Amino acid sequence: LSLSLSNLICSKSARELIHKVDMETEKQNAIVEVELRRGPWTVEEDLILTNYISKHGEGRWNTLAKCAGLKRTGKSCRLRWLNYLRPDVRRGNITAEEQLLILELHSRWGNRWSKIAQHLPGRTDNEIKNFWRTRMQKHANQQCMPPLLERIRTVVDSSRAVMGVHTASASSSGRNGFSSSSATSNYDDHLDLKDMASTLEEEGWPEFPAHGCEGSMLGFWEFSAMGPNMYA
DNA sequence: AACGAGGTCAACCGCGCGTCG
DNA sequence: GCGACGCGCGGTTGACCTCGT
Repeated sequence: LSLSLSNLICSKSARELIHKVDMETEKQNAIVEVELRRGPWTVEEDLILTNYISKHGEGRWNTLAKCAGLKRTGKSCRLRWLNYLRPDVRRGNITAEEQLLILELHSRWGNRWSKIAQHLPGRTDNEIKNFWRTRMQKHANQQCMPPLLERIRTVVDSSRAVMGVHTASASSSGRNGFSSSSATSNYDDHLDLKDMASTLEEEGWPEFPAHGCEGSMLGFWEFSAMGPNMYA
């Protein structure tokens, strides 16, 4: 079989055929590249996508892109919809409570942005990821973070205890000491972040006088860290 | 006013996983 | 079992914006 195959490939007509197929493939690829749009979305494209999804629903993104007449990949359409056009997307600054929650969840899960985003209604994983990279990672301060995270864990655990959620012995602990039982998951869905934030603020954590950090609550969070592994 | 540095964020890319024929 | 396809995720890029000099 291999002998006859090599004979075929070596023959003149076979080489011509292969060349012809290659040329055709290149031509097709070139057409696709010319037709597919990239980069920022226009208002018209946004309208087309929004209208199409409102009529037909989302999913099957590649088919959707073709049927809607958008010269975009399915991936691009999905991203645009999920991160920007979806009606329940929240825009604007990340609040102090949200920052606190991101900090706490990141200490538990690391860079699991989509998982973290599930706990911040209206926020996308992309937004949280960008927030972390630009506002937190940049100002990483290894001196400040470990004691703060330790305090957050204490506050969370004491709140859990008040609610009758057992964490220490009954459930398995994550790499940062947070439990992962179903009971705590239920609790986590109802974390009172305002209470937690005010508790920490009352304790003077935002100023961090003893650790050399300065600034307001918002400013403080900018001293946050790279991730759980940094101070593990 | 002009310019460069740094920050922000929308969009892209590559990879892995699940599903289906 | 296998390949094609769709989808979701995390990492990265690059255009645009802001601010300081």
